[in-house]
Amino acid sequence: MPDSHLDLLGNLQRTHMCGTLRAGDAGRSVTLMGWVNRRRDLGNLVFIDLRDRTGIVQIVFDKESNPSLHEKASGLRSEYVIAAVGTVKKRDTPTVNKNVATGEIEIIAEELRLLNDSKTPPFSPSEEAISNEELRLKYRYLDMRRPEMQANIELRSRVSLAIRQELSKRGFLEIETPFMTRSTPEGARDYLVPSRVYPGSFYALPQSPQLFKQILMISGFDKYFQIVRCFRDEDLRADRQPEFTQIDLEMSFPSQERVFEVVEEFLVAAFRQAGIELKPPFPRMKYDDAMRQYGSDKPDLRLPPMSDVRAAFTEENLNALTLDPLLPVVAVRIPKVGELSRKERDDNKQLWSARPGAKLIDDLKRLEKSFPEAVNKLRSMSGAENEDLIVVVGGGVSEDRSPIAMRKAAEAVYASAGAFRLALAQKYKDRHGAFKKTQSAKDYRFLWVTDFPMFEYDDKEGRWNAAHHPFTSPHEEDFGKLLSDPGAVRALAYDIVLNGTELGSGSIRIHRQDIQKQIFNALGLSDEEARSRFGFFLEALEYGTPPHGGIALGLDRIVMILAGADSLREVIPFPKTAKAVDLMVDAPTPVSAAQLRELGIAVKP
RNA sequence: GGGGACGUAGUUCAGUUGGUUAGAACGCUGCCCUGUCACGGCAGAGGCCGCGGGUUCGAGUCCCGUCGUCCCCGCCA
Repeated sequence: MPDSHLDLLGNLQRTHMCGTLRAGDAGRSVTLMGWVNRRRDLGNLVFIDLRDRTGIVQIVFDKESNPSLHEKASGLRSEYVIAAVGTVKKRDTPTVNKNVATGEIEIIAEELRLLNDSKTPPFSPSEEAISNEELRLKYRYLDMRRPEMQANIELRSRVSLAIRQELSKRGFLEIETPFMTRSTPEGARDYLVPSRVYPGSFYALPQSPQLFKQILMISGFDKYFQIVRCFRDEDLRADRQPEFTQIDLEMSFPSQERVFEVVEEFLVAAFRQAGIELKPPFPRMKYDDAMRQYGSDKPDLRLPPMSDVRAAFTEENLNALTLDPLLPVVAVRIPKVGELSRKERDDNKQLWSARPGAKLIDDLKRLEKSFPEAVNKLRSMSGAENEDLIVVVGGGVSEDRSPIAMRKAAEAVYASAGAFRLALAQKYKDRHGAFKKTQSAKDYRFLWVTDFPMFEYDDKEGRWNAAHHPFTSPHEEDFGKLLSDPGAVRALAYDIVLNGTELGSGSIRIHRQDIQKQIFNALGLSDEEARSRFGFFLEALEYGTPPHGGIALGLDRIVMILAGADSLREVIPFPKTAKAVDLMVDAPTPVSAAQLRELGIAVKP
């Protein structure tokens, strides 16, 4: 027998949503359904705040006018699910609540059905803040009843719809690609799925649909997109989950600029969902300039760039500072920091972490004592204001002055200075104010970073690796350097960056089999190895592959930024913890020996 | 793989130099209350101090280990 204290829904139909009722609805008869957010029991008068996805509305139960209904309402508790039939009444002026959207009205109850009760929840969805994430994730269904989470998930839905509409309008087809596919040994670690039919063989979950979307271009689908889950078995961060969603797209016959245009168009549509009107085109910056000016391939444009101030120093100055005159001397400028005590200046040095070769010199205030002339020149070169903190970074003298070593050392100077710039910027964010969250479009500093290097040298392995991925096309004029000078080959690869966060990454791909072969050779892959890893793809390239290119953007990160959240977990309904555990369903779990045996996987003794 | 922070009531937290019976607020239960909206008042229940070991006459507090959550580095073509 079912519980007798619960009422049946019967043929009762919901007529309105709680949060949508206004003074204009006064006199209307409504049927509402939702959760008891709060009960305020004044004895002979009971107020119930009823909550659904749209908000909260107050329902009044008066003992005098309906004793049995009032009695029933007194028995309601937090998170009970009810249906209430009643009449919307405009509140008397003194009882209006300006803090609630529906505060000008209330519902005079005529019927109440208790559809379900609830255990006392471990935390209340009506609470303002809940800090224990472990609990939130375990009881995710309660957490997601909170208005903040409801808003985030709704925003996510609207953003992805807007992007779909925009891309669809531009002639893109959304085409699905497999989740059970082939392991590719390059890149991130794969999540593997064992094959029962072929013991010892595994499918891999895709890190991205890269090769499939290229195959779709070969198939003539011309403009493809997919809002698609990707999987990477690497350690997590606040902005990294093992499964995440990408806005993945690919086009045939595009220029790099055409790809940028498409992305800018759908980002405008996406940001409009959060009330932000972006103004493309976004600025573009070459990778080399990004590294020199920001010491990063994802520059945060909200603060001024670094400047090379080597010319401010004489040869003697550099000797006195034991700096290599062939290496850059970089001034890092953080605006509006103001006067600092000696202790604060020392503390700042704690934030410095040098890559080999880079050397923190000091801040300007201190340099001034020993090198007054250099500092004078430097000030005018870097455009410094009085309140700005300026710190100077250079390259130490080392024995190995080969071109490769010098290039590495220069990179180290820029990269260390760039990291220091961000650390200082974070520390003094309350002073310069550039990192404040706001709703204005001008605070979203987008940037296209272009002309990435094609290859990166791996010291440990002693060989060249693809900086982006091995299907990225080099600049046509750099084709000749593929084998002679791989380090100088520029790729038609690009990133889109927002306020120092990488939102997406793409490239114009290789469509010619001969070039693809050369790239594999440059990467030290023999024809045989290339065949065994990517044979199906190399074969496909031989059947009339059009020039093509595309990009993939992280949807989770975009929504996180639009929601003003600090973690992807705030915008993913069912996220995983830092150790890749789902606390709600308790995954992963061991499986039975029988299951393992069936899959041909050895059982641990 | 490495570094850091945290773990005490359902929840958020306090807990002094190691010393009687481990506290507060919110929540919960009961009673009172007709205009509340974080309702209010009175009363009450509620604790493996994450877990294991050690030091000590005595451990929430000190030490070692372990587990969990979060942040960062490595890693993420």
